[in-house]
Amino acid sequence: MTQTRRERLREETAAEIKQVARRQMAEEGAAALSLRAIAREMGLTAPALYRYYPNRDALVTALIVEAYINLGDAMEAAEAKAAATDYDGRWQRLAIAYRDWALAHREDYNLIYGTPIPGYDAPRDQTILPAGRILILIGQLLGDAWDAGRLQLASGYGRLSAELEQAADELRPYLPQANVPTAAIILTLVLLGQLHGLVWGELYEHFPPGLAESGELFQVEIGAISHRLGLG
Amino acid sequence: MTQTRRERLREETAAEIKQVARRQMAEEGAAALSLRAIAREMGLTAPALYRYYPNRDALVTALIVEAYINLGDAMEAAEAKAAATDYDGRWQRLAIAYRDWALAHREDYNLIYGTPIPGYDAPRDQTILPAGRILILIGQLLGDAWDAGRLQLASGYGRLSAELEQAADELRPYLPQANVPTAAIILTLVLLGQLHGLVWGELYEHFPPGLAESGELFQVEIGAISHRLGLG
DNA sequence: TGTACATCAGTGAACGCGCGTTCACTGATGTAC
DNA sequence: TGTACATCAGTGAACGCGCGTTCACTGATGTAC
Repeated sequence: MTQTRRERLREETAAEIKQVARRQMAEEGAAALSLRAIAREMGLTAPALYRYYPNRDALVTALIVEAYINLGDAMEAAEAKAAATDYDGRWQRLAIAYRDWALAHREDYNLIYGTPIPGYDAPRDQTILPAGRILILIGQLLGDAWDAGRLQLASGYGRLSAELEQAADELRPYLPQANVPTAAIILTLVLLGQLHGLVWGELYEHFPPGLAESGELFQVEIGAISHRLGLG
Repeated sequence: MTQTRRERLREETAAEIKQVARRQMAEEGAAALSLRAIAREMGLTAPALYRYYPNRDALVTALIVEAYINLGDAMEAAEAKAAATDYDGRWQRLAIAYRDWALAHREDYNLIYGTPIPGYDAPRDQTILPAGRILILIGQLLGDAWDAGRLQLASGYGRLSAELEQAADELRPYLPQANVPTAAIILTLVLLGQLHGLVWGELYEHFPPGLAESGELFQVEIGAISHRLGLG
């Protein structure tokens, strides 16, 4: 269990590589991530990095996984500050933590939720769990609210085709709660899409400058969502 | 007005460059766009392209502007198939045209609504008009519905801070209608964000595979939106 | 209608750049007896 | 406690690649008289 000195140094270097990569992404964008540039900044030669990551894609994957974990941690920590039965409070905290994290870690956000890096294929087996956790946080909240009779589903959600019902049903084994209605599974995805849409508009300036920065637009909309779901 | 033969050929070549660029974007991603590769595919040498575009960024800008115009055209044409007073029909057609266009032109969609290409700065003076047209299409519809007394704004939208009211008010001169309530301006942005969020989830596989492809999820949600806005 | 000249699309060579990855190696750190 | 050996982080040179952009040029197309 006790690490040798070598093991410790090794882990520190691997972490430093990720940290420098993150810094460079912030400057040049995720797509411009370059092993040589990272090595240069660290005072190493490029081949030295191959001791830590077998190739560039492996480093990108490590960064993606870590970003999802950090986002999930931030959301979970924020949600925990609300009482378990305060569904409106949990939703708002989750949503705000999502936005705050995106603004504070723009390039990490790009990396996980932006356009995929050209020539890089995310290995789903490594990313699906940390990525799914974000959905599960939202889904869990909706499930809890449903159990407590505090979730109103929009009318259209009651008339899903058999095909869509079945496709959504297949996700059930991956959910912490099995008793949630299918419509709530669909709603989970829609809510993630709405959170992303709001952050996207602000982050990439598809909303006119000066409108979204204060956070009030986001706040108003997640309040409206909470209200129409009956969480409040 | 009559074009000389030379002028005609010139325009055709300029258009062919854009077309080949689009094809290559579809294969390699927008960030990988390369003048040399385009020239190669056209059977030209790379410097020849400089007769048509002063540099790579100018070509990218031309592609972006054209993409916005095409999306706007597609949405406008779809909307026109509904009666002017059928606000629900206009909204649904706008939304569906948006999704259809995104699916049919994935890399164009990436280009305008995805993560910005590293090292490329969109010249706002050239992109703002065609980009704004998408917002104006949605805004116009909301304005028309409002005038007809067929738009319900969510409760939270009635209590905007003076700062947000003012920021939204400043957009008014750019809108075709001046009489729309400020909350409807905010709502326009939110709706664009929701459309993007839904398409994003499907296109970049942030929704589990098999769920969104049929379009039913999208359809259900835009129906729900229409319903709660009172357009139906 | 024919000739002299201007325009301009496209060429080919070159510049300087950065990239990911491999390979045989050095030299310091750690381990076994 | 000291010596022999194994491990392994990091080096430096090299590979082959593609990129955007410049420059002086050729040769075909168009224009003026």
